[in-house]
Amino acid sequence: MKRVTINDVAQAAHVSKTTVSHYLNGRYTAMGEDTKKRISRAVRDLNYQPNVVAKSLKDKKTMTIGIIVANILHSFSTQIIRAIEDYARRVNYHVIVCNADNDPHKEEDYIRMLRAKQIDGIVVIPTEGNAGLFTGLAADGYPTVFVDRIIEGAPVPSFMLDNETAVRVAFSHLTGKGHSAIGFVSQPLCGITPRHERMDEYRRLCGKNDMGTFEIVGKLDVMEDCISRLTSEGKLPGALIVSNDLALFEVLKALKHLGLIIPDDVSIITIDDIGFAEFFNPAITVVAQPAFSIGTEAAWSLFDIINGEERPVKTHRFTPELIIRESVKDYANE
Amino acid sequence: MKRVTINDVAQAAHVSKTTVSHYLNGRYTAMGEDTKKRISRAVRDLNYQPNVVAKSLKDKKTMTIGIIVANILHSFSTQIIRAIEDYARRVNYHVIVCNADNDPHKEEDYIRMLRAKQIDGIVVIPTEGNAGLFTGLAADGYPTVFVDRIIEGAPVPSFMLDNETAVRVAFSHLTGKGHSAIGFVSQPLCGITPRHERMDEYRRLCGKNDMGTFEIVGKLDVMEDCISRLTSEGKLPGALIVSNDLALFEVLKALKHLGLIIPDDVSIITIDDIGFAEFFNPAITVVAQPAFSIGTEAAWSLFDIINGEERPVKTHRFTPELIIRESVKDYANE
DNA sequence: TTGTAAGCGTTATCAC
DNA sequence: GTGATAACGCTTACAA
Repeated sequence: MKRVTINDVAQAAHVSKTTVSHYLNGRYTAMGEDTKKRISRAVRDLNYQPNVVAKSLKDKKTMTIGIIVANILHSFSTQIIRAIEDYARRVNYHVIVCNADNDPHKEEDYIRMLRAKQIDGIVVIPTEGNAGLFTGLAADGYPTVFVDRIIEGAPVPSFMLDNETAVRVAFSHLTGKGHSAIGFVSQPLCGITPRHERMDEYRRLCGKNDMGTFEIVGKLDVMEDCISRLTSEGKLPGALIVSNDLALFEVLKALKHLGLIIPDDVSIITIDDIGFAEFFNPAITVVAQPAFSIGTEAAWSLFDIINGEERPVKTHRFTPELIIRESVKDYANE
Repeated sequence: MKRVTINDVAQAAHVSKTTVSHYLNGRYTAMGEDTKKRISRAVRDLNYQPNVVAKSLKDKKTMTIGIIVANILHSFSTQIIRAIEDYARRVNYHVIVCNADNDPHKEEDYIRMLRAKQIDGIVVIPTEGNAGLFTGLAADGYPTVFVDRIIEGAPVPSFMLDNETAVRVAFSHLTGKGHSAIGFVSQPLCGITPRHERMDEYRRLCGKNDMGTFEIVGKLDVMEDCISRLTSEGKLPGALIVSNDLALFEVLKALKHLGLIIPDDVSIITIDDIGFAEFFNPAITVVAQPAFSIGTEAAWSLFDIINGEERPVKTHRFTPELIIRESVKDYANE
């Protein structure tokens, strides 16, 4: 696979490489018709493709951005990636996808490599535990935006769901249907923004409504056991707000194995829409987040920053949407 | 964001950049202790990060591969991406993810750009209609591997499910349970390898078993209508082999809206495992493909090729696995 | 043990 | 109108 360079073209067309470069970049201000023809022929004949690496070195721009997600298999991440890739393509950029697996060490590694590769900017779903790293990036003026999470003290714009509203909407929907025992299912908070915000709002609402809180918190692999135990003790609340899709999977598994019926035995409402919610039996009522818009806005902002426009360092909140289906029992109008 | 180069380090350490380069690359064969100290200090003080673009230009290697998928949102693609990213990380590579949307034009575009960026190799789920492009890549010796699909005439190694066996396993499972009216649901074949192979095998099996074929073929957005119509005409077969997860979504939607019960009204078996199959009501019986292994093997092969090892241009088939759950009615042992 | 200089493929500056 | 030449940041013969 020998590569043909601008020099080869120049030789073949009997001109200097400068001229070829001019031609290729449309610097046409009166170039000999004949010269143009010869160059154009040479380019065709040799099947010349410019070497972008060389151009990048010169331009100090790679036309590539990075995206570091917490977990590629999470459908939210996939949608974000999709939105960003779409946007990037439109402005002739490429996207390097990195999977940090919620591991701050991997994350740091990736960021270092991405910068070493002169990647023009990054979108990150940040892990906890790298605050210093991110303030460093910000201090260096390295174009960065966050999605879904926020890191205290790091002056980086952030794009995420309005989690409080999301929980409030779910909660009201439940109370509106006459539910008074409402549990909350979440993965361990671990300083992760959406988990915290959702849990906090849940607690606040319970307090405000004079209801006790019922928190089912655990890693995904123990969540099912947890729910089984609660059930056998007869303690499972009549309604559950599930904090995200991954947790929902576990809840659904548990309920199926326990033979519990939704919504007769327990009502379910979850934050995050998932593909199958619509045709599940029963269809799952959901507070959806506009993942695609979040990704698009984040990309938009990142490219603005890359292009040197001033962008305020603020947190952009996106409005959730309640999609009522069949998984919440109506006790109010019976 | 002013960047510090090897020159800055050299100056700060009062040595030449050659020495710094030697130091950085472990060319230690007796370097003055004092020199090392000074360089190491300078690197720290200036927070020097090597510029990989410059190195790439010299090395003619970018330590980056590309992956072009047909549709990022398809769970198979996601798993392939995940597997490849995992592998790449282990060998210090990055992965550029491109979404061709089943559009040959986009695909060509991406390939051109990836090559221009001197990306070291690509994994592709190829669209139909770019055969020439791919034979060109092969002729140029550009490291390429295919996943899931195959392009006639393009000498490129390919990694995919053993589709015939998959359909055979599904079919036998159904006949074993006493089913004699078996339909096949698929998106339009469009020259796409797995769709063709699956359909062909289905037809062959019907013939061999003296059964009529019943093909439900249509784009995703009309599939639901199609099934409704069939049902109202009383023509829906008692069992359906669904060709992939996307089609399954439509089938499940249709059945739900029609109020048909699985497996009492219709039995379902699908090719491709999907996350929710396990806890769906009823749980879906499935012929799973080892997407992760497929991705890993493809990556392995690609890196071998990149590293100049001889790899035969052959099609690697992966064995499907039948996972029996609850969506197939047993008429045989009643 | 360390330094000089050429080269990777472009583009930009400034002559001719 | 076209062409030397330098520069981008790094590696690597080859010299010293």
